[in-house]
Amino acid sequence: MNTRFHAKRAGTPACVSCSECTLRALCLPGHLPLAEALALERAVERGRPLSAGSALVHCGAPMDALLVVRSGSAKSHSVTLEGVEQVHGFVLPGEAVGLEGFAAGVYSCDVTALEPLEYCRMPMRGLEALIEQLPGLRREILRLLGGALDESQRLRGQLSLCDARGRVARFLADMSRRLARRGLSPTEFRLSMSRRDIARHLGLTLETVSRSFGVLKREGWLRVRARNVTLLRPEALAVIGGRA
Amino acid sequence: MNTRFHAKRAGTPACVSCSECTLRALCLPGHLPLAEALALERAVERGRPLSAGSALVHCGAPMDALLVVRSGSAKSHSVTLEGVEQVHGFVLPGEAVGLEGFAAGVYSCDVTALEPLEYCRMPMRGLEALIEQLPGLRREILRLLGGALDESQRLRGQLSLCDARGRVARFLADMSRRLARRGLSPTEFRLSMSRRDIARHLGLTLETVSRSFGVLKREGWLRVRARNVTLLRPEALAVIGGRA
DNA sequence: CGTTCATTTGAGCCGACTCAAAATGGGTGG
DNA sequence: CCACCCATTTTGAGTCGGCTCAAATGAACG
Repeated sequence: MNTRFHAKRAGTPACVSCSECTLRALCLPGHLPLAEALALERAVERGRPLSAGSALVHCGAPMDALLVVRSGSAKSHSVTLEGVEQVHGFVLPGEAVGLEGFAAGVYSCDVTALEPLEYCRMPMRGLEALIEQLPGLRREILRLLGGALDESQRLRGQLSLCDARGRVARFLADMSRRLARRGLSPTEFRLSMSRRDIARHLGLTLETVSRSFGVLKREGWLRVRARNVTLLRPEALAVIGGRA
Repeated sequence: MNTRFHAKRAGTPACVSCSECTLRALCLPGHLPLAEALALERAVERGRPLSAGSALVHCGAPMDALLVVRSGSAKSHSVTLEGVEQVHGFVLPGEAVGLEGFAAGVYSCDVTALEPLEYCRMPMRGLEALIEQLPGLRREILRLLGGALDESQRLRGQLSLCDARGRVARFLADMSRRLARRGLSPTEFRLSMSRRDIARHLGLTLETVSRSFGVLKREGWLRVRARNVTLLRPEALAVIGGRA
């Protein structure tokens, strides 16, 4: 799998403190007062780098740490009783992984690297103690969870209200926005996930996703060549799409 | 609007402590050690009863309290930029309201009573202090949020994987399960929401929902007369449905 | 350079949507 | 208690978008 796109980010040296991390503003410490950020930093471990296709967390495994992706990207997914994969979402650098685990202390989905990936771990034991001591961290964790919930609900609404073309358009607009927050180009990027992953995230078939890319291209919204995308009018992209 | 169904529950006298509340086991205190439950109880206020159609919380209003429905039911919904309503979910007695508000300290959806409704309030100020002091409550709040997130993601998957008949079937199975937890009949109940609300929750049109009820009835899964439903094989209902 | 997997493109079908009309039922006032 | 009225729900007919199955093209990697 091609990693050139995220390589700029991944090139961080092995040992980096949170305060020096390029992701600081996006990660937990970015919203904390300095004293709290330093305390949190002492509880953070560095996970060993993973290759594409390996798992950050397994469904059913005890949630022993809160993970944040440092470089690379991942998909959060699960398998229904009938054996069909559903993709809950994609994780970009600075984003937390497996928050649903708070429900039962056990991860309820798999998270799999889509390309070579690095991450940080905050072991739950230490984290719980810190949550008790640091009001800012407490608020931040709740903010994180509330945000994930809100986003999930909102996305669900969009899925029912949009036709295929609109879903793909919004998906791309969302990626663009999130990449921009990380200082990467919002208009030109490489998707790390397959059409099949996108399809299973958007509730479509991969053929329909592919066709939608084609339609958007023909309509002049973007250029596509395989996984490389160039958005031509990213602002407008977020508001197109069938029924809503 | 007919309230007979929930009236059994609603008949609680005006002043009830958490420890005496029939919902105790379903509500926050049910999962807390006794000492913590008592501390929490002192922070709980009783909201004044609402009539059908009035709002528990308004989208955009500051989240000044955590609300739990005590009797009756509500729908959590929002309106897209295009003016289309999307129904995020339905709230039953013992369930918390507006958890997405933790994201920004502001409610991001409306919650509207579907029938006469009573609720409890835990003002945020006091709650935050308690969260600091009570480890059990801390864990419980995280559990609540994680559970809501997990459920939302799982539901989204089901919506894309199921055909209309399956979505309605799972919706009914879910209601049945939740009613059973409250000690009510899992097989015979009255839906407090309209077909339109159900449709907007499941990403369908109200005509399709109505037709799906018809199909399920004809297939012998249930009896329906208007909003009154009798499930004939509730266990099996959860696993039927088109693509998954 | 060849193999393998991902993606694109095509043809035909089915289910959910739209528009429209009839029927049911809950609530109100005589 | 009954009759009426309104909103909700049901039912019908026709269309269209996304799915399925199938084949061709393109990209990545050894």
